[in-house]
Amino acid sequence: MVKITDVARHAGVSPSTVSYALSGKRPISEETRQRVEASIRELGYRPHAGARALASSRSNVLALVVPLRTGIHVPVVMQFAVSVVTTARRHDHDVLLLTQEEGEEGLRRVADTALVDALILMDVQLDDPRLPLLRSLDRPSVMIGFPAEADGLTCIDLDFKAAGELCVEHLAQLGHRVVALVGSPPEVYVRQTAFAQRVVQGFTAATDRNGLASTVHPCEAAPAAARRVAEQLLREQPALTGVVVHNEAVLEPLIDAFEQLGLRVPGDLSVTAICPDELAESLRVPVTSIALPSAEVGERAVELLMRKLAGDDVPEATLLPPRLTRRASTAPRDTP
Amino acid sequence: MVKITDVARHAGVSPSTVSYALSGKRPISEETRQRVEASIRELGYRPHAGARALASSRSNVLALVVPLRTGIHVPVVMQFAVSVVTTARRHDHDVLLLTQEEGEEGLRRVADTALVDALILMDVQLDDPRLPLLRSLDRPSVMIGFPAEADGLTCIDLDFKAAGELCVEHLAQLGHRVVALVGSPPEVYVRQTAFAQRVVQGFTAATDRNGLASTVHPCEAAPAAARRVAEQLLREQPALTGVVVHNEAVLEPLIDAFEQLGLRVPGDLSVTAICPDELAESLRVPVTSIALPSAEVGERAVELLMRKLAGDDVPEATLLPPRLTRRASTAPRDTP
DNA sequence: TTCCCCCGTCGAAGCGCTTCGACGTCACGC
DNA sequence: GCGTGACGTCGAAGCGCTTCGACGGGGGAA
Repeated sequence: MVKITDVARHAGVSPSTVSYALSGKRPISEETRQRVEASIRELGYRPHAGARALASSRSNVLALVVPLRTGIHVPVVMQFAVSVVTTARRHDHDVLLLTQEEGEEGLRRVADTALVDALILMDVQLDDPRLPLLRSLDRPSVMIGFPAEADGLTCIDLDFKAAGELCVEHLAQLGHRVVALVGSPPEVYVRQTAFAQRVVQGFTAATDRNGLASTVHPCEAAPAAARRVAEQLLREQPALTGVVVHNEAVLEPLIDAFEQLGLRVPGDLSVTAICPDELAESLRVPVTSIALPSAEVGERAVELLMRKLAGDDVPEATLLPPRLTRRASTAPRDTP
Repeated sequence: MVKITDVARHAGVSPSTVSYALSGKRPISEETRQRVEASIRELGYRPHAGARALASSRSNVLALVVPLRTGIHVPVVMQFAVSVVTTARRHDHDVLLLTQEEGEEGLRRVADTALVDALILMDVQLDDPRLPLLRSLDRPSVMIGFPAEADGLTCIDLDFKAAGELCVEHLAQLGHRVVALVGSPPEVYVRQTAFAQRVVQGFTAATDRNGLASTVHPCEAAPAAARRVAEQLLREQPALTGVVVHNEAVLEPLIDAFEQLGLRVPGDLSVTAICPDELAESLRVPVTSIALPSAEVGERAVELLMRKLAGDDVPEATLLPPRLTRRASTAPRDTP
């Protein structure tokens, strides 16, 4: 193994000069740097990661904790992970993969052994048990999603309120005047994360602002429930022409139910959803939708961490603007 | 930060004794060990990963290289990654996530900087450009899949030949006498990996052994091609009652085509496939299938690496036995 | 009893790097 | 002409751990 002293000898300088030439932490004459770099190339020198970590107390590794829970959309997780790795590499960092399964002990382990410099957590719950731990660790972290109480921590996620609003604005612009929101199962509004409520807030704010008639319906994650909600909707709002769905599990059954009830999508009814693109695209009628921008979330999460590692202050909350993709399920209202 | 000297002082022993108590590399009296362990708990000691890596030239980290190519089934990759992490943890190792994108340079980097002790590569191609590199690295590796020439390297994968045989045996046991294999697109038999050919070998061996009439049809990954193959099949083998499909993309269209041609599955035609369980389960008629056992592959890959790290010899090739899951698409032949 | 060896422990020497203080040199301002 | 920095470089001191050789003491064999 070729080490820094070999390079130093070969270039006719001291080891510290090689180190400074590499890190740029002290001025080095252009000529010396050239010589050092040539020696490095010629000898094929690679600094030993462990030695570097020991001496500098920086491992240049980030921990990424991925969820295992069922009900998490796998491609989204994967896309996110890839974007974290790619962005981390741009900042000369590597990524250590941890599973949720290891729990708090795993986080403490990689942090306390100085295996990693910082942590990224996915799938954060409202009352996530890891919050106190994160606060007590001596390394920075970023969470994907918003817990109930995030004081002193850094969070990032899609701006779900804006997403709710954007869906409504889209329908309003198409001329729809009577709309409904089909939301998550009731229990989601309690447990898990705050995002469900925020969609409702956005939805309501936008319908008010646009003077639309509207209702909100939580819906169980079962086809039968979808059918029931569809019937109820048509009974209560016979003039309904626009629906926003924030519930991946019932999107397809709901559309089926509407069509069985004699409404064509988008002819009689426009549907927009907040769900992964994959789902929206795969349906018989591709659905106009807003997706969680996983690649962007990953990238931004890493960048937040880098700033924290550099000692900069970062905002506690980062909300990513929603982007709506128009597909076949929305159309201008057939003005009579 | 509490370090090994703190523990040593607290326990009234020397640092080396603490180290040996932890690693077990030298005998330590039961009593001393107890005392050391108590001190460790009391002080909350965690060995510094970098220091450990530097002194022992073992980082206890494995690299996992995941593919990004489209056409790779994401849930399978994810399942595999999770199983690698879980198994690695059981052996006191962590997992560094790399993307294929970083290429050979990435592999060389993590190996040469001693960031990782060993590597696992997914999605290995027949003529994979990384093969020479792997041979030249001073750390062990395991590949998922078989390249054309794997001398001196370690590979693991599903036993595709046995999978082909198992599908046929299943059909034969159900009384089917005339069967066909619908395989991958023609180009797959050339490029990529050897697994496509091996399925054919297994299929043929088993039909011969059982005295079945059979044909083999490569098939493009397009619904229209599926339709064409279905028609051709019925024309050439009017008595056909069993089909093995090794082509994820056309499984669904193929079944649709058969049904449109008047054959009911499984009433008139039994279908078995080699494909991810997710796909097999999601079809209108859930398909009897053999899946790539990703969790098992991941586990076994890590265990192979551990043995190599321990200096043991391991077989160059490991073939995992296929497991067939019966679903609704196969039934006994309607003996007239 | 003597010799030998094994058990349990210690001390010291690194592992390969970063970083701090120091030092010589040169350019500049007064 | 001299003080003053800034620049460029060096040497040495660790970073926290593992590991090797050594050593004292006790037990078994001869």
